[in-house]
Amino acid sequence: MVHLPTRFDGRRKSAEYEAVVRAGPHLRRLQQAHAHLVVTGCHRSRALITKLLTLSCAAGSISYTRRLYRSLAHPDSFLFNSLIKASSKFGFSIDAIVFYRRMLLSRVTPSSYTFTSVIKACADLSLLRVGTLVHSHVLISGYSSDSFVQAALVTFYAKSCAPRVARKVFDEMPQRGVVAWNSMISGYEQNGLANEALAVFRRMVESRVEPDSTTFVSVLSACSQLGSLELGCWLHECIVGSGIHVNAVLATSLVNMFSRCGDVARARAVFDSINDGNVVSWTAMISGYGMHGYGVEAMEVFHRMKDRGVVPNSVTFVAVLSACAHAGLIDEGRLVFASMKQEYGVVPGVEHHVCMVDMFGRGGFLNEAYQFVKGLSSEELVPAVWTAMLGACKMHKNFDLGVEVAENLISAEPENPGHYVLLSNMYAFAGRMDRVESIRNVMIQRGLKKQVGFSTIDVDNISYLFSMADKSHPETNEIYHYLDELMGRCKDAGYAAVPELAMHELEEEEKEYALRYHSEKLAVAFGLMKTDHGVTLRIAKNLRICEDCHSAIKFMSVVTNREIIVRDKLRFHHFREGSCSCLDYW
DNA sequence: ATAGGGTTAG
Repeated sequence: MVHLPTRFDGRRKSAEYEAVVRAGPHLRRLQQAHAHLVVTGCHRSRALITKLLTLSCAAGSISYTRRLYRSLAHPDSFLFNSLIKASSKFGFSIDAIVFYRRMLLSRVTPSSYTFTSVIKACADLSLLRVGTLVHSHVLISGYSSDSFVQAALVTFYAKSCAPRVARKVFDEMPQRGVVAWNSMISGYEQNGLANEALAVFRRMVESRVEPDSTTFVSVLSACSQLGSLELGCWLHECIVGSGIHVNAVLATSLVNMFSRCGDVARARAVFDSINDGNVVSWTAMISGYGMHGYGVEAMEVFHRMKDRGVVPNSVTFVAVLSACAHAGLIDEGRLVFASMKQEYGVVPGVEHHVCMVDMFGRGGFLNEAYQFVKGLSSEELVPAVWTAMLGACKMHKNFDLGVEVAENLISAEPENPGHYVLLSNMYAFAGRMDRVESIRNVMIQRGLKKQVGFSTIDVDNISYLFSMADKSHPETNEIYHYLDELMGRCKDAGYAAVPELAMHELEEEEKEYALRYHSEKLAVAFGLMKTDHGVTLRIAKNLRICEDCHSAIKFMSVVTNREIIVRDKLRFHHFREGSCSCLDYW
């Protein structure tokens, strides 16, 4: 047989290529392969350099990638696309944008592939201005009707907190595949626009586009935001009925949805059906138990997770410590915090510190909470830690320390209305109504407003929203009348209004009225009126439940013999027979 | 010769 030189040459190059591929995404092995290419004289091969570039990016070494790039005289469009794609894919978003700029400066024409990658980089960095500029390049280059570029733009605008622009791009798409719908749904969901996300989902179904597991992951998140169990159960049925394979990601979304909608037993049932659970699924279950105050169950799952060889990470420890805090498991929490550092090498962050302060505070160890705070370095003493400390002071009615902490917090974050409200509450406790008044004036001067609280409840698949002293509901008179009558029965049973939040609302004349008609009370009254005896009420509130409402609902659960579940900003309260699952620490 | 796209969980 005759071996022609060209053929021989081709085979030799292929062997070099194989050597680079074999090195894989490992920096040292890639450098060895590179050195070998230099020795054999193949280092000028574009194909090999391109492969080396993407692999070094995958190996996490952007500096080596840059060196390879600089070694090239005239990079072509292939090389730029590979560079931009790889750097954006592996998290080097800024480099992706820098390479894109170099591409333009080198007068190399970008393609739709270039745009999808560079737009993703802008999305990951939420760079609205840069991304908008790239969008203009898209329009000039004539790629504005490319469906991949459009879907990338939808995601980009959504991640840059511009969901309305995202919607505009979405609406202008001539045809929308499942990914485009998913981009829009997740875009709304991530901006906290749960109802909008669900509306797009319904339109997607009407348009006869089959939702896939990604669709449901986003829709379930939207449902979790709303806290609507009825909606969640319907979605669960949709998933089962559609025959979609419930992978670990989707199952974890279901666990999260059921937990956040108040049905932790169903969350557990889904969790038990997961075969290929990873650290995220386990963490979701732990956090689900934690927010319901089931600390023992959370610890049990945590230990089983470790027995199965799943390694907990930083997020897992936040879930575990928070579960300990909400269940009063101080000793367990201490051990977990120590093992987190020693056994797992997880460096405690702000969230872990907040959990610890919270845990000591709730558990009645105010002094220990303060010692913990004082043991932190100055860089670790961020406002969130002080806020937790302030919450502990409030709980234990420690006026002096609380005022000191609150004043520091206000000087650190003068625009956060929550700090003023807490300080005001401290003064109200101490009977210093003059100080309460002056804080109120400062808030008015600085144009600060308390967040508006609202509560939702579902009755017969319809979600009803109540805000404080709300009168928009058509049956307002009946609801208020029922609530007054109910509060009368509670008083007979021993309820006394908790004067805590004398300053809960800024409008003086509405104080007492406001307290009597807080949104959660209205929602409970409405639910009691509209549902049969034996039906558990589920209410979701956007802020923390107030002390007076907490006390009132405990009495309501007795006098009406009902189970009432309230989700507030941080956790669940299960009211039954006059007591609450939070044991009055929240 | 070289790569190949947009969406998803705690």
